[in-house]
Amino acid sequence: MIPDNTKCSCEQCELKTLFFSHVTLDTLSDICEIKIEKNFSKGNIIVQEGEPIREFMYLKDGLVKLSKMASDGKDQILSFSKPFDFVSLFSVFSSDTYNYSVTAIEDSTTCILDLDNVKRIAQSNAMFAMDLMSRFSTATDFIIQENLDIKRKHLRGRIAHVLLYFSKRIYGCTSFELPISRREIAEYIGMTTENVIRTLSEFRKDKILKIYGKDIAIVDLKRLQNISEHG
Amino acid sequence: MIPDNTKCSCEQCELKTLFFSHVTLDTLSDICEIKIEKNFSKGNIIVQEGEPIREFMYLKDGLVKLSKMASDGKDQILSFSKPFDFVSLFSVFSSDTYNYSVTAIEDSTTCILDLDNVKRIAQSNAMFAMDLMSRFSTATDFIIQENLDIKRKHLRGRIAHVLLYFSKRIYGCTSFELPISRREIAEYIGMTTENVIRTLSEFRKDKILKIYGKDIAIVDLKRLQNISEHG
DNA sequence: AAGTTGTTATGATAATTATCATAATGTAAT
DNA sequence: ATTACATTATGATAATTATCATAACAACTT
Repeated sequence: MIPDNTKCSCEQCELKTLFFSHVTLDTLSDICEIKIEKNFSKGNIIVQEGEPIREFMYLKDGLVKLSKMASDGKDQILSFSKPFDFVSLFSVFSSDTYNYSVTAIEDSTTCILDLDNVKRIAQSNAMFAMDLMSRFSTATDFIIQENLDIKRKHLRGRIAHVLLYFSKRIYGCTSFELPISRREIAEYIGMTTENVIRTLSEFRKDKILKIYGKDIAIVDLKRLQNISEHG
Repeated sequence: MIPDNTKCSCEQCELKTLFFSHVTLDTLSDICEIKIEKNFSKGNIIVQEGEPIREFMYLKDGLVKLSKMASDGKDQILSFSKPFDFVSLFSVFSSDTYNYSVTAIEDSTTCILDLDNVKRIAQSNAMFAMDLMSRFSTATDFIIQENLDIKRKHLRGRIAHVLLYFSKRIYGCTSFELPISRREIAEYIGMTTENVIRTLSEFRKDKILKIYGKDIAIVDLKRLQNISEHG
């Protein structure tokens, strides 16, 4: 972890309009005065499940995974979040401890606000509260939808789905460096690590992908989409 | 469907304190004046996915399922909701159409408010908005958690899980009438109808359950809990 | 009463996926 | 450089789950 109280200018913050469009400039500067930016290197834990929630946190840069440890000690990955998605999203308004862990899977920067402060603003500024609710609803809806989608697919379809997710939603490119290990893919889509590796190898042999370690290039996009949908 | 503009007294409504504890009595009577109660018999559709959201609806009595049709035409069940959970919960603040269908699986009563009205109140009354957010967050968190839990289990564990869910969370009793068919159980936990039936038969042969059609009695609770957790 | 339809039920078989074993490669620490 | 450890990789086998076939039964229609 690289805690770092870097100064950043809220005037130029691209997240401002998204989160605080219904907050006055005065209120905004109140919030920003006490904000803290923290950097996390790839692999470091940002929040740990079970910890008390004291902060209101969002992701400014990077990529994170949300996960939870099952009673058998195995991790399950819920979803991935990129900037403009919240980090301390879920539990904040319904629990006083984090239900999930958040881990940086790329070097990430979070902006941390005082939770009581944010709650106070939400309580007095209903438009802001509605904005939060709307973003919250969109994010959780996506997770639920994604889980349903993965659930109905076989191994090949699941792997195709994940690759298309990173390609389209995260990187916007058919070539990318996979930010997670094969084991983490398995933890996300509910299959064994061996079968993730095997299926990726199959896709390579079928000339759907080119693979060099974590570097992936989707060669036959149509076929991959077809496998994701019907394979 | 049995639409029915029954008069009900909001003064006595047990949901009032839950939903509207931060709303003035004047506002409350404004809301209640234009409320509509509707009854739905078991099996009837309350809202259909894709339809525009015009109403703010909550479940006053009964039991419903939330489902979505996959691209292959098969239904998937997201979750079940009982009173005190919202019905038109999810999509309301993030979408203008329903993402999921809601169907009565027991005779149910919904109370319907004008959506714009509710939104207006939420925008001007931040405590109310926060209440909504908190309930929303709790409900979605439960769905996500439940899906994770089911995902990591085998068939027997999943069936045990569902039976314990209905026993503990819905009926509060080890004997109950299953409100859904074997096929619907399959749609909820992601397995085939045949295997649901087979697994229930196994539990009967193992003297864990007594089964007469949809009437279920859990005979060996400890064993069922053990199967749910480790089986 | 006969027919249609959907649910529950069970068995045989095929397909899918997990487990176990082994090894090559890569990465970090000493 | 060497050890230690995790990741990637592949094959053989076992376990799990789905598919297909068939049938009993109930609910409902005609």
